[in-house]
Amino acid sequence: MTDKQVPDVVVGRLPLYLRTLKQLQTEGRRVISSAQLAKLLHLNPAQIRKDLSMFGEFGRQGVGYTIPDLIAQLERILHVDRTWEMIVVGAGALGQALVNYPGFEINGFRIAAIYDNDPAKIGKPIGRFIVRDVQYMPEDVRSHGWRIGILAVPEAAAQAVAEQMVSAGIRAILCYAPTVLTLPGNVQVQYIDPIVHLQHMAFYLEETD
Amino acid sequence: MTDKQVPDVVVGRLPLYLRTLKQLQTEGRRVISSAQLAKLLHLNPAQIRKDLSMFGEFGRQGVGYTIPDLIAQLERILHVDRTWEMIVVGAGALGQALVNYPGFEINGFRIAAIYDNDPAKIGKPIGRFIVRDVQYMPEDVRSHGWRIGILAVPEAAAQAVAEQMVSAGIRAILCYAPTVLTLPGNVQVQYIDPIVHLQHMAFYLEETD
DNA sequence: ACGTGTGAATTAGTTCACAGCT
DNA sequence: AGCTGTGAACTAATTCACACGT
Repeated sequence: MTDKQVPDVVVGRLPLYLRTLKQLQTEGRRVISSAQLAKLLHLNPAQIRKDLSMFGEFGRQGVGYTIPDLIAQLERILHVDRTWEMIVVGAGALGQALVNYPGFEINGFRIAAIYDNDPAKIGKPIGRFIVRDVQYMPEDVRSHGWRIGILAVPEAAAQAVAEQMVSAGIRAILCYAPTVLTLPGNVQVQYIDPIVHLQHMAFYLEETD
Repeated sequence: MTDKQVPDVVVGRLPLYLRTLKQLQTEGRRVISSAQLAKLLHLNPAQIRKDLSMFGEFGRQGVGYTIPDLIAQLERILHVDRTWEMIVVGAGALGQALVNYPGFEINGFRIAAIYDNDPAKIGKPIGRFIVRDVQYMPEDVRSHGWRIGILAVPEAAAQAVAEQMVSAGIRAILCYAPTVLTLPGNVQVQYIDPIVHLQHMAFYLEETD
């Protein structure tokens, strides 16, 4: 009942639950039912209950879930009841926007360094950082024990940089390059490519205009 | 056999096929089998064949798929055999990075205008644009017949801005705000939230360190 | 009366395996 | 010999529906 083998699709929904619960908490709510949460997320209430039940019994019959308690449980389950330090590789427009995004710190992720291989960018200030030469990335990662990397380099460089990250100790990569990485099975990878989403939506758009 | 009712999960994979095929084309490849493509995407070959077979018979037995032909077919199916104009609402760090992202134009999407409600940003140049007051967004959308919007505003404003977009005629929204939008069923929405991906990966990270 | 937790039923998605064509 | 297209088999995910507790 604790955790035997949790489907990845379930893990993928937990951050959405957490995000919504935190939002409700800022609005002063203290209790919520699966039906109410489901409505906000456009999901089925049974799915939320079943997902949560894989990790324990967090609700009270006849009442619902106590929001602060459920937030604490989800943060524990997702290992975000701590702060994770991350590196960013690629100091282009995207890398700069990432460094200035306040959402990371609020949610337990903290950018610790940013790298590039372009001499024109190395040494320049971005946010609270100085861009470092990517050649120092592996030793920095090793010495600090960093585990999470954000890949914001061009597609052509993505696979090689990812491999360097992994051999230095990175175990989770958020990849903004428009490509599929091939890495060892013990490395987590998630992708963000706006083109993929836009083309997905375009399928459903009328060809009018 | 043409298209009866295509599962959304299949539509979601087509952009990945297209992206990979375009990459192969730049490398000079002209033919590819489902097995080879599957390897690049870490998918099952039968899945690729079945996905494609929902839209027609594009391969040749004993040979595989002709890359330029399959690209053309996928672009037609996804309605990206044309250029879609898009608006961006929100001229913060993210909005600026989006405006300067060259990937949109390469793939048939073109930013046509950027809006904000902050007097400090309105009138300022970003890339090839001048930031316009968001109050003009609805009439611009209507007069140009724009259908796609990118939402790059804070979470607190997202729902209200999305509703304004929709009532002006926007039918597809790429939402970077960390929230779930509630909109009419005929409006497509896709979400990009790096925190969700990071928390998803953190689940699998060892709690060491 | 309300809402959880969960087996059972249902629906959806994936993979197998092979006929048939090049 | 090689590879597609696809019905059949299999696996996974979702939703139902209700016993049980507040």
